[in-house]
Amino acid sequence: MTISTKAEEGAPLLSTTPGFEPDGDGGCPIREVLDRVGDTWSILVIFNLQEHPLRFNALRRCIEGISQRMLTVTLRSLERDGLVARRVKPVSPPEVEYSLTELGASLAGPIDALGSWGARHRAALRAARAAFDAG
Amino acid sequence: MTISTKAEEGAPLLSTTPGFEPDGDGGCPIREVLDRVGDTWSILVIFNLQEHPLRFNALRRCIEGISQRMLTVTLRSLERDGLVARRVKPVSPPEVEYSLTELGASLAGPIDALGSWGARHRAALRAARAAFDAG
DNA sequence: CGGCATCCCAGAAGATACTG
DNA sequence: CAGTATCTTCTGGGATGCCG
Repeated sequence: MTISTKAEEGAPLLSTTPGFEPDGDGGCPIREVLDRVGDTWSILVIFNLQEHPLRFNALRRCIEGISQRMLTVTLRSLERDGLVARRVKPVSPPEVEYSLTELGASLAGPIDALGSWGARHRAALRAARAAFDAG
Repeated sequence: MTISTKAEEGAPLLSTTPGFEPDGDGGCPIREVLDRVGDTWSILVIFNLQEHPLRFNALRRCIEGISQRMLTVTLRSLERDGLVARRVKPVSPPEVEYSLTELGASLAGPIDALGSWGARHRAALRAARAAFDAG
């Protein structure tokens, strides 16, 4: 696939849920969310942008294990959905700053809920897993 | 990979985040959550179990597009992490009922937050995408 | 009915090299 | 610095068949 910025004719680019409901809107809203941020990296990117905007490589350093390519792809996808804004400062060498849009910031709430749930139940999760693997 | 129920020696089974931080616990809790339910189907399964327990095929019918295999794999993973409980009624033909554990039910809150965010901003998401693709 | 095992493939993601 | 292009690798997941 040629990565086109303009994603001709509804190219998925990043899509988790199989292509059901072409664009009908009866489906459960969870699907809608997961289709947009349900991939491997999107949530982590949004999470790391909520404090303050970050430049490309700074963001990259925050998200351990993400490749340059995947960060680019993920950012494009988030930009496309209006969750992240991209701002280029016309200097040399170029500076590109990524920030959450208002829409993106509003998603940070639910994401934090997930995060704090994880923090609260981290021990329980590990215990459950250990018990299951032992038993 | 041979799918072993007992997952010898920490086999990922379903893992999104690459294998950093073997089991240190300094990482951000988001990673912890995503490692467990960050895959394609887990969230949808939990979401569909929150009303009431469901049997295998009933659950399958709720989640459009999921294959039998993936439902099995996903349920095992959730069971392993103590989010879903599996109850077999010893009748013939066998009845297997899946329900959320207390831990799983506690995760339904954050998931719902995501869902209602999706419901609220569905239009905005589509508008943003359309604008980006047009522009 | 509720699985597990096998085969197989598309698409996700890594590595590397090159540009404005 | 912030990408893009290309090539390759890896693995999620579909299809199918068999079993208790």
